[in-house]
Amino acid sequence: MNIEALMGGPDTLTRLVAAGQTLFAPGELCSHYVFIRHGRVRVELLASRGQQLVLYRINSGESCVMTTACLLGTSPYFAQAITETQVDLLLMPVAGFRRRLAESEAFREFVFSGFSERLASMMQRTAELATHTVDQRLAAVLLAQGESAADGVVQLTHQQLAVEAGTAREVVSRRLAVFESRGLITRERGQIHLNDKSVLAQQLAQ
Amino acid sequence: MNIEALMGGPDTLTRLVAAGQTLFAPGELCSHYVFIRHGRVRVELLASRGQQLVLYRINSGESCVMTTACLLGTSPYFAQAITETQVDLLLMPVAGFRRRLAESEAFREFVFSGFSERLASMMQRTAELATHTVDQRLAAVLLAQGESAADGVVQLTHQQLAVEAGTAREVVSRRLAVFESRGLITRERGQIHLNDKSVLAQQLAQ
DNA sequence: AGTCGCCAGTGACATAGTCACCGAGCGATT
DNA sequence: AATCGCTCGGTGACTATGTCACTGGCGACT
Repeated sequence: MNIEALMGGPDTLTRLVAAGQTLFAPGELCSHYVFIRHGRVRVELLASRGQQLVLYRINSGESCVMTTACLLGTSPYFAQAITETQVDLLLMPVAGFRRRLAESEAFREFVFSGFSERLASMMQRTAELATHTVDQRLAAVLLAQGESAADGVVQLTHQQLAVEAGTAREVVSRRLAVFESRGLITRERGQIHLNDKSVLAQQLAQ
Repeated sequence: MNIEALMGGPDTLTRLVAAGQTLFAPGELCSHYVFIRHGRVRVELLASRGQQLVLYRINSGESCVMTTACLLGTSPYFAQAITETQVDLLLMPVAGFRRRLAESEAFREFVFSGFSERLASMMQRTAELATHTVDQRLAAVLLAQGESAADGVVQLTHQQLAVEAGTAREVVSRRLAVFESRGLITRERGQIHLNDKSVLAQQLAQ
């Protein structure tokens, strides 16, 4: 099933956006359905004092659920989206979006399943933040990042880790110091070596 | 538009459930689409040590989005649903649910808009928990409950307030004591009188 | 009256977040 | 290489919040 084929048409626009750009910001009204053909986008909350919290990410072949929800509910965005890589995206006007929903079974299926997954992941994220300790969340972030990086080296600053784990930079610094004193990791400027992934994984369980 | 008419059919079942019953619990697999004809249901997380956190409520004429998400994604429930009143509900097997999705524009619209609203409210709930202080959340709960009760009397125990505000009972007790010392409320066993709603509302802003 | 369960209050402590500040590392420029 | 400006990370002090253990009050029921 080629989802991209369903997206195309005379009414859709394509855009190429560089990394580090803001796709939408809180308060903006949403006018188009957004589909990411290639690249990665981070959607995060912006709190009053400038704190950030990563809600979720959009990867190649996915659409932005917050956009869909805002489109259907005609409410403004309340988070911001930042491109993490160069992003090749597709914009579809509301009218075209609604028409495709009505006409195409496959398109409906695509939008529905996106909703389901995101809703479930949002609830789980809420649950994690509410019930897991900082150590647990931090360990989870390190392990997740360590997966993608081949040699178990996480290339993130403490600030970036804090945003991922939903805490403050100082707290990350302090907890990482404890992790290192236990031999789980080795700290370096801008990167962290995972020495003992299994013990780090146990950190999650307890 | 009569949504209820769309729900009915030879394959659907109706149930009458008393207040205080568990509709579903974490880990259970979800076999039917659920529509609440009348009554109110609370959906809440259950953390490891027994802490609870209210995710959202389902009112008359709404369906349970977690059920829909679990149905479409075939993942088990990870929260529990409790009836807060007597509930008159309707159960629809997956097959019938999928058939209606394909056939009925109105049914699709209903399911979609439910998804949108819930997704938005879940994200806002996450945002609140992550960025608002306990005082702010507690004041918000008190004001919201004070709206429905005519005379500004909130008929909830500290434990119930804690679950609503996403904190612990002891914390609620202590913060309420402070609220009372400022003259905002008057405490009584099982109920709280709101003396000064405007100042309580300011609590939210700062 | 006795007992049971829920409700609320409290001290002590643990965990986490905030604020203010410092110094090290790094790149660009001169 | 010296300086500047910036990001990154470390730290002390303090506040806010959560947890644990225990207490007494109250009402329902027997």
